Amino acid sequence: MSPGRFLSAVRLQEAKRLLLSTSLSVTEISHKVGYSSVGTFSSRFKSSVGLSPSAYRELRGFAASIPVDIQRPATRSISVHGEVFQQDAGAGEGTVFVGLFPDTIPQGRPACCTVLERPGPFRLDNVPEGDWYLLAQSVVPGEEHVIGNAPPTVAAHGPITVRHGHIIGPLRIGLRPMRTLDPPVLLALLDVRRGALSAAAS
DNA sequence: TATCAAGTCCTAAGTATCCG
DNA sequence: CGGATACTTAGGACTTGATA
Repeated sequence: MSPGRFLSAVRLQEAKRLLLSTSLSVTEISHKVGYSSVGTFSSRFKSSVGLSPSAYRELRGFAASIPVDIQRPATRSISVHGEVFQQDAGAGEGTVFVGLFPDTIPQGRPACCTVLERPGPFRLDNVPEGDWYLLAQSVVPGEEHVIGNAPPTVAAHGPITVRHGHIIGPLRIGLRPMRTLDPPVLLALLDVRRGALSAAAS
């Protein structure tokens, strides 16, 4: 990814931290992370995280749902399947978010996504045609709320070229701890995992 | 009703990236 | 390397909602 996009992601990640750990106003935070226009900050934050800054703070970083990109027509016959596994012994055993994104950074609206209770097999159906990055994120159970202490484990694969009439896979992607130069995970994901698990249990 | 914080939309300008 | 294109950001105008 370009330096500019990486820097933008780091600034929004810092804004997320400040929103949850301080009582600074959105305007103050937008200035602290380097934006001189709160309008730009707000629009950039919402398009990347999925929630506006104030909503993110109000919900404590939890999103009730992840809107998928409905601009792209889904193709019923196309599926992407495979397995998410732990690459490192210390990698997360928690719930796993798996999504297809147009870029190497998990932000904005995924083309489609699913939630796994733990690393294991996955399947994404009705995948739109296009070139996608398969990205996965896992957080250690019980540490979802901890800001900064529990960096998520991540996995990436791609780009994957999806064309009509093809079933993509099996793909194996390994979870490993985030590195310093990995792009930060900007989507507000955590409540989606909890919601998906409670729905599966009921 | 006035004020303020926050959000949305738009345009312009600067910057990055792509490609021949 | 340079032009074309896409992206990013700034900033203004306006709207919305909360509160005094």
